Parts: sequence; C-alpha cells; structure tokens
Amino acid sequence: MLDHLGSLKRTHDCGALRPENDGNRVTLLGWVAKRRDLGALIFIDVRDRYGVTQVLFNPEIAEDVHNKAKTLRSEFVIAVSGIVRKRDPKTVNAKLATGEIEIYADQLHILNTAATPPFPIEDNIENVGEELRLKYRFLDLRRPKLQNNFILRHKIALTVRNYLDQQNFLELETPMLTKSTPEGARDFLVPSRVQKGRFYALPQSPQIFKQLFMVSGFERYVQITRCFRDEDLRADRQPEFTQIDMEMSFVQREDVFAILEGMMTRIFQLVGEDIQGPFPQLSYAEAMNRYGSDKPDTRFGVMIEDFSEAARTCGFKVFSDTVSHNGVVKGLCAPGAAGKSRKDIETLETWLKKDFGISGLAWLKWGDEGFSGPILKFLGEELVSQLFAQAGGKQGDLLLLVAGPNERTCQALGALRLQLGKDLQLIDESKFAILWVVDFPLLELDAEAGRYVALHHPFTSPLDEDLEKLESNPGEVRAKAYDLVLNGFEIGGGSIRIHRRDVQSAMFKALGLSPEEAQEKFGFLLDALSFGAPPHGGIALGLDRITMILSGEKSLREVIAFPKTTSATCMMTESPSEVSVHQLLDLGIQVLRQG
RNA sequence: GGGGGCGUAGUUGAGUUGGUCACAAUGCCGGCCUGUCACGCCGGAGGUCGCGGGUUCAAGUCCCGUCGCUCCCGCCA
Repeated sequence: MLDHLGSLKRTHDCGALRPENDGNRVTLLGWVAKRRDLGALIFIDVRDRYGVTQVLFNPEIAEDVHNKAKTLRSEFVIAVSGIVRKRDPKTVNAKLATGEIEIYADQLHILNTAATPPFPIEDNIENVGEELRLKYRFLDLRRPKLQNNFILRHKIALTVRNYLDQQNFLELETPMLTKSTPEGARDFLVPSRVQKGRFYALPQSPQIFKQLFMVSGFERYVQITRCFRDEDLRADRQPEFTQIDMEMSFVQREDVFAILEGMMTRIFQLVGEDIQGPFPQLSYAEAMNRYGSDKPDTRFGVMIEDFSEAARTCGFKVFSDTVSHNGVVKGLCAPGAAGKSRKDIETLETWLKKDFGISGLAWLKWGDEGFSGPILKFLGEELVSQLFAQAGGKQGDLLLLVAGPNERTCQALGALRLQLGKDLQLIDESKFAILWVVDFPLLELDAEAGRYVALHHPFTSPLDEDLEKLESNPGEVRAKAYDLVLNGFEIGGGSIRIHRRDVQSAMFKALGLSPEEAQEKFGFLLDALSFGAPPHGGIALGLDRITMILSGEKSLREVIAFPKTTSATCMMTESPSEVSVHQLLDLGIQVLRQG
C-alpha cells in the first residue's frame, strides 16, 4: 500500500548534509538508488537531483519501519525522516559528498513503486545500447551525468541572457510557422488547413526576421530558439536544434567579435576555463590549405604541407604529371607513426579513396634503418629527406602524400589529419581551442545546378572592395562572413549583412534569381531594405554543440533532452507516425504510397 | 542515395573448421547475514540467437534478403 505525500516537506536535499548537521531531524525525498540488505541492517542510498545520501534502517530504532524498508527496491520513490548521525571514521565513504554522515531512519513513506529499470540508473553505462536509452529516455535522463549536462546547458543559456542583457540586447520572438525559401537546407513543411494546398515552413533560422528587427530599430536582438533542417543526421547534427541567434545594428565585424569573445569568456568560466579574447583568426583559404577544413581542430599540429614544387621535377611520374596538370602534391607528417603497418596504411587509403575520391595514398617511413616505402626508389634519399624536413618530421615519423586537384586533396588530407589525431592520440581532450575563420568566399559554383550559390546565405555582404566583382567575377568575391570554431566544430556562423536594396538585388541576380522570383520569394525583405535599413550584422551559435563540447560529450544526443535517432525518429514516442484519414482530409492531403 | 560496425537471457558480453543441454557476469526472485557503500554467501527463474528465406543429415555459426541502432561520405544557404 502506497503512502500519500500529504504535508511531508523535504528539509534537505540529498547532497546537502554534513557532519555539522549531526543530531538534526531531517526529511529526504528521492529515489532508491541502491539497497544493501544485511539482514538486521538495511542501507538505502537515496538519490535526488542534488546528490546521494545513505539512510540506515535498524530494527533497534524502529522495527516496523525496518520491516517496511525490506520491501524497497530500485527506483522506488520515498520520503524518509530520521536523525543525522556522523559516521564512525572507519565507515566514512570518501566517494560521496555526504559520505561522512548517514540518516538513522525512524519514518518511511513509500510514495511510489517502480518496475525494474531496463538499465541501471547510474553513470558509466556507456555500453548500454542507444536504442534502449532512447526508448526509456525518461530513465536515461535520471542519470547524474545527463542531469549535469542539462544543468550546464541551463547555465550557459542563463549566462548568455545575463551578459547580453547587460549589453543592451533585447530578447524578441519570431514565428515558427513561416515561409519556405528556395536556398539552403530542405525545409520541414506544415500544411495549412485554412489555405489548402499551401504550406508553412519551420524556420531553418530566424535570419530574415532578425534583420527586419534591425530595420525596425531594435538595434540589438537575441533569441535562444529552435531551428529545423530536414537533412540527414550526424553525431553533431539533429533535425531540430537550438541557436543563440543575435543581430546588431551599426556594427563592423570586429564589434561582433568583441561581444562574442566577452560572451564566450563567461561561458568558459562555467567549466572553470579562462579563455580570453581576442581569439585567433584564420582565413578560409589558409584553413583549407593548412588544415583541409573550414573548421580546423587546432588542439594539435600536423599541418598539411605543399610538396608540389619538389614533386614537379621528381622521378615519380604520378607526382610530376599531377603537378604539370595543375594539380598539387600535398601531405602531412604523422608523428611517431613509422610503426604503422602496410595494412594500416592501406585501410586509410581505401577509406580516403572511397569517401574523398583520391587516387592513392603514398607513404614514406623514417624508421630505425632510415627511409623506406614503395616510392623511395623514385624520389631518392635526398629528396625524401628534404620532404621530411619541410614537414618538420623526424625519425620515427610517417609521411603521407596525396596527389590530385587541390581542393579534393586538401579535403582528404584534412579528414586524414583528424583520423590520425584520434589514432595517435595527438589530441589533448582536456584542452579547448577556439578561433575565428574569416574571409569566406561569398559564392561557390554549384556544379549540379550550373550556377552560383551562397556559401553562407544570400543576405551576406560582400567585402566593400570586392563589390564590383559581383557581376564580373562572382567566384572571386569575398564575404563579410565568419565562423566561430571550437575543437574542430563549427559552433557559430554569421556575417555583416547587406543593408542596401540595390546590393541585395545584385546578390539575388548573381544567384540566378530573376527580379520576379526575387520579388516573390524575398519581396518583403527588399521592401524593408528600401525604408532606411541600418548597417547590421550578427551571428548564430549552436547551443547544443557548445554544451556538447563543454560537457565532454561526443554526441548531441547527450545534451538534447529528447533527441532523434540517425533515421530521424523518436524511439520513445515512435514519431513520426501515420495520421488518420480525417486529419489528412482536413488538410486536403493525399499520401502517395510506393509499390 | 552509398560505405563501415553492431544485433545471442532484463542488461552487457563470450560462443573454433557448421555437430551432446547456447555460456559468463550483472540484474531479477527466494533464503541467510548488525557496518555495508561494486556488501557477502546459498539457491532459483530467465532464450523465437533481430526478422524472413536458402544451403545442409545438421545453422547462433555459411549464403541471400530485410529491419533497427550507430559512425562516415553525399546532403547540411
């Protein structure tokens, strides 16, 4: 028979009691984390959000209560009252914050029973299947580790709001039911019942709305808001995610950086890190050439080296031919990796060939007996020694080389660099490395569509000095865009926006939109820009990713309360699900079935 | 859309070249136990080897298909 909560009140939480409380009468409310039944003595670890406290049931103190305690099982919800007792020094538990005391229980209320949980409610269950954890997410979330992740997430959001409030930002809301736009990610669509055959789109970001706030004269805007993108998932990508979305009027890039650096400093303080601005800046071009990525992980070295000049005249035809046909020969030096077997290297090569389309991975070892490798005989000792010197290599290292078109080669080496960083444990996981990546190209050629598309988004301002090239040489135009990169993750991106109608029209034209299309899709924005839009710019940060990195997690699922699986389903609610014919009729929608 | 990994008691894993009853730990149930905190000891229950098909005298094991989870490529203004 269950007991009622009645007027029972918690006097302390399960992380609070210390030896100073010796003799206090207390009431704890929480879950049975662990039961150790020694027969006459029963120890119960009671857990709540704040910690764990050991409770002792002794028949000599209260026999009926002791009998009742025999029925307790894992995850029962209880209220226990009793006296705090300092433990004998021999029985102190140093692993618990409350380990110097225990409660001598004289009252026990069982508020609810619990079925045996499918997995233990404790940390270090990393090998429990993801499927189970997601199906019983409400239990998974009971684990202290996840609770701490969400406490950190809350503190980050709170820090952001407090800091930006001090900086005169206003938190303003934008619609969730909005308009589908042609550029960018695939939209999640919401059918309109009132306007059959028409659809809202869930926002990919509040981009245009926040710009309109600037036109409205709010000057500084922030919103911590959900965004939706219907694309395939990754460990660091969920279809719905939370942005810290910001916009400011009358600012240049450096003003945005200063605000953000101040904000990140405060966020890092939450995990005891002292990271001060200004953050390092790296151009997009340099990031790609040296790290093979626009979001380089700068926690470790191993830079991509350009060996094209040496390769141009070398005796290895694959290399010299590639260079003479406008290709490059680039590579990187894996420290201490000379011990890698031919098979290890072939595994890497197979992967890079398949995923990045390189034609081969050449290698040179500097082992105990000097240089070795299949291409050594073509290059010669002297040249190989020179290559190692250029890459800063030493005895015991492995030089890996790729020949091919520059972009693809850099991309492949960038992926290889990260893999080696993991394999060779070159990354100090306790370290944080943050930087700005700047000077992105404004546009890139979409080979499929046969036209230019915005690398960032169509509202990004070109650099003032590149403005004239928008028509003559669109691919050369650089953008006032920037990304914030932490430990190899893009945690934010933004830009100074276009605030002039004529420039925005020119941009749409460069993207291949006719004036009519531009008017239909973005007419309201063009209108707004013609009514005195101030210069403005901003950024959006990924709250989920920041929380993931600061809590040391490898997946966004650990910091999103109810995340989706890789196939975009929710294991707990079993969404998405089919809906009734009536619901579809209301919306004027018919479902096509395959087969 | 493509590729890799995984799928065996509630859970986590083992299971050789196909061949007595599919094994262990943990959890669960029962018993004993007054200083445990990974409590201990004794006993017990617990299985459509993801699902479907095939090869074979015989399939957890080999083959084909399929589903789910996961990592990556494509995709993600």
